[in-house]
Parts: sequence; structure tokens; C-alpha cells
Amino acid sequence: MLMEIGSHRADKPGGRIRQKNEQIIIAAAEAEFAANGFKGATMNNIALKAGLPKSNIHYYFKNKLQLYIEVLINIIDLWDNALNELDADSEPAAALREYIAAKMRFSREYPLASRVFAKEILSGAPRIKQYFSSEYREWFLRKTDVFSKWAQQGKIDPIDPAHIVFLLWSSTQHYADFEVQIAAALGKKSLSKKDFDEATDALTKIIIRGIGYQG
Amino acid sequence: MLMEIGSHRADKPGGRIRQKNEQIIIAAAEAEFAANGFKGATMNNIALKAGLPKSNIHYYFKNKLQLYIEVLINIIDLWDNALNELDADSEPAAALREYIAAKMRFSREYPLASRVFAKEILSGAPRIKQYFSSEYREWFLRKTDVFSKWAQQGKIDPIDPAHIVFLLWSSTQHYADFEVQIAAALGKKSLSKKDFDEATDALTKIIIRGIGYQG
DNA sequence: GTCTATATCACGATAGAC
DNA sequence: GTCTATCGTGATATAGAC
Repeated sequence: MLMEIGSHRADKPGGRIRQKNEQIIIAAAEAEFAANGFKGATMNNIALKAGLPKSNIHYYFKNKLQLYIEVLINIIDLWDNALNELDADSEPAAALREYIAAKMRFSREYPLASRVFAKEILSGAPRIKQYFSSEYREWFLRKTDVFSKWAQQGKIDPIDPAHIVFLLWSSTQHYADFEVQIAAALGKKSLSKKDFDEATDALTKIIIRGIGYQG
Repeated sequence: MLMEIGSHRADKPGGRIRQKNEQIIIAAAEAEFAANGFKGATMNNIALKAGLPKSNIHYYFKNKLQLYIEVLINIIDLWDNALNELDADSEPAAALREYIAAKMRFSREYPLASRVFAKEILSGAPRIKQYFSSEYREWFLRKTDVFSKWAQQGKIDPIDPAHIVFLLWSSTQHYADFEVQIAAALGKKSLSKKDFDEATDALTKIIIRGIGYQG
């Protein structure tokens, strides 16, 4: 979906050193973009974090925008691998429990990825307009279909499925994106696995019950 | 809370022209910070949006950081005025209905404010560390107390109140912060009042029911 | 394939004329 | 109180030596 933006991928040769350095740079860039956003990020900071000379970054990536796009592509790949679709044929409780758990796992394991993406969207997504195309809309409708089906079968209440999906996204991403606020509220420096597990539990209970599923 | 950061407020003279220009600049700065974050924002862009010469910005505000702090103070003021505390003496359904509606109204009316704040937190809140002090923790505990009380009275399920509060925040702010994504999912350019009303409705139903409140 | 040196420009900030 | 001219810095990006 995003790959069309930067037409450079399958046509990469990929010596061993190159691949390794590119991965180091992308990881460093992810941290820098998460902290300072696209405009605020500097190639210098990325080089420092990567432990490479500044101009090596330019050697491996044409410019800042291309590097940024590569970071985003990486994130979407991660996303696709970590999250399975909601299974319409399962019972709502089981399907939702698994989906929420997967989303929360993602928030805990890849908070930087979540934040880079969040910042892009907060800015109005000027660098990834193509991503939010009609294709995206269709992908979203397949998501909501699951809930429509469940509602038709009388398994859950007739609540607008779009807003159920938004709720699943917002409530789970929140723990990655707003971690410092949540930690401060809980009186901690950062969140532990236990905090994430408790959050997963609470969210699962509230949402399953909230949409009217009766064990 | 934040005012201690910049010790400059009550001690402002405030000729009529000054006050007017400062308001114009703060509004312009809010838009620029929302779009590009603190580091990514430029004084030049702010001046352009304000329709004033660039150096006027420096005349009214010492530097970029002070202007940013002023924008944040403005946002917190707005916040304090728009949102009442949850009322523990009301029935959960009524209290939550009102709170969710108020948060959603804020998301619709002040999306830029929400986004500036969100970006600061996403960055790890380096410019407003003081805000997340022990005072913040105490304020948060007063929030959760309401739910603890309701749970003790058997009005709602015994769910960790902290995560109920996080859910209220995340689900409502999402409509301001991630508007472009939501609009794309719904196949629209931007969100209408009707979209917000429907979201408010869905969230209210799911959350009230989800925490186990039985009409 | 890798790094040094540098061109070019936009940034935040200020000095001083009006 | 307001604006013009400009300074110094640090940014992206590139040319070319190794």
C-alpha cells in the first residue's frame, strides 16, 4: 500500500553490510521520529543514535523523506505480521479477547512504532495520504462486517460497528502512545508487564460486556 | 500547575494591542505546533499564520519555548473550564453520560489543543515534566475514587478504576487526535457533528454497560 | 563500498532604525 | 510599540578522496 510512494524495495541489491546497516539506521530513525516527529527529526541525531557517520545515512537513504517512508513501511509490515483479523466465525468473546490481547502486546513490544504512526496521523498524515485511500476504506469495512454479522445473529447489541472498531484501536494504542501520562497517573516511572496485563483484562471485560455479549 | 515553568503571567501589563496580538500569535502557534510539533515548528510559519512580521513574535514572546509553554497553559485553562469532575453522588449512568459528552465536545471544538498536548506526551513530555508531578497523581486518584465508591456500593463491577479512566480518555480524545484516519475509514473528508454525536452515543452505551451498570 | 570535507540554505534570535 | 536587516548556528545534502 505504502510502497508505491517510494518505488525502491525489490530493486535493492542488499550486500550483507548494507542490510545490517540499513536495519541499524531504520531502528535509530524510528526512535528519533518517535521523539521529534518528521520535521523535528535531524539526520545528525539519527546518525548519532545509529553510531554511524552522518553522511552514511545519506549514502543508504536518498533523503530524510525516503528514510521516513522506509520506517513507516517497516512499521506497517510489523503491524500486518502481529495482528490477525477478527474471526467472524468464532464467538465474539473469544475473538475479541484475542484481538485485544494482540493489540496490547503490540503496544508493549513496539511503542516507538505506534508513536511514529500516531504523530504522522496527528499531523494530518501529509506524508502518507496514499495510505488512506479507497482501499483503506474497503479494508475497514471488512473489519466492521464482523460486528454487523454478530449483531444480525443477535450475539451482540446493534451498535454502530465503526465506533466499536475505533474503540478497540484507541483504547489499546493509548498504552503505547500516552505511556508517560499513564505511568505518572499510576505513580510509576514506566509501565510493567503486569500493568499491561491488568489493562488488557479490564479492557477485555468492559468491551465484551459493553457491546452486549452475554456469556 | 504549569505556570511555574514560565513565571510570567500575572505580571503582564497588557495594553489592548498587546493582548490582541498575543491572542492572534497563540492561536497561530497552536496550529503550527499541532501540525509540526515543538521542534518541527518554525517561528516563520507562526508569523505567516498570524499575519505578522516574524520579529513581532519575538517581541511578544521571548523565545520559541516560552511561546510553546504559553500555548500549553492556554490549553490547560480551556480544559479546566470545559470539563467538570465526575459527580460521585449522581447515578453512574448520568454522570458518565455527561462526562463523555463533555469530552467529545472538547474533541470536536478544540482538536488543535488536543493534538498539541498529545504530541507533547507522545514525545515523552520533555517540556512539561513538572506537570506530571505528585500533584497530578493525587488529582488522578480523586478521579478513580468515584469508581471505587460506585463499585463498593455495588453499582458497577469491581474493575480497576484506573483503566476505566484511561478508557474514557483514550476513546474520546481519539476523535480529535486521529480524525484523518477516522474520516478515511468512514469514507469522508472530515467528521461532522452527526459523526461526533453517533460516536458519543456508541461510547456512552458501551462504557456504561461495560462496567456493569444495570439501569 | 565508506567516510571527510564542504556547499547551501533555513532556522532562531537580535540590534537598531523608525 | 513596530518592523527591517542581519548575525550566527545548525540543518540537509553532495562531491570527491580513500
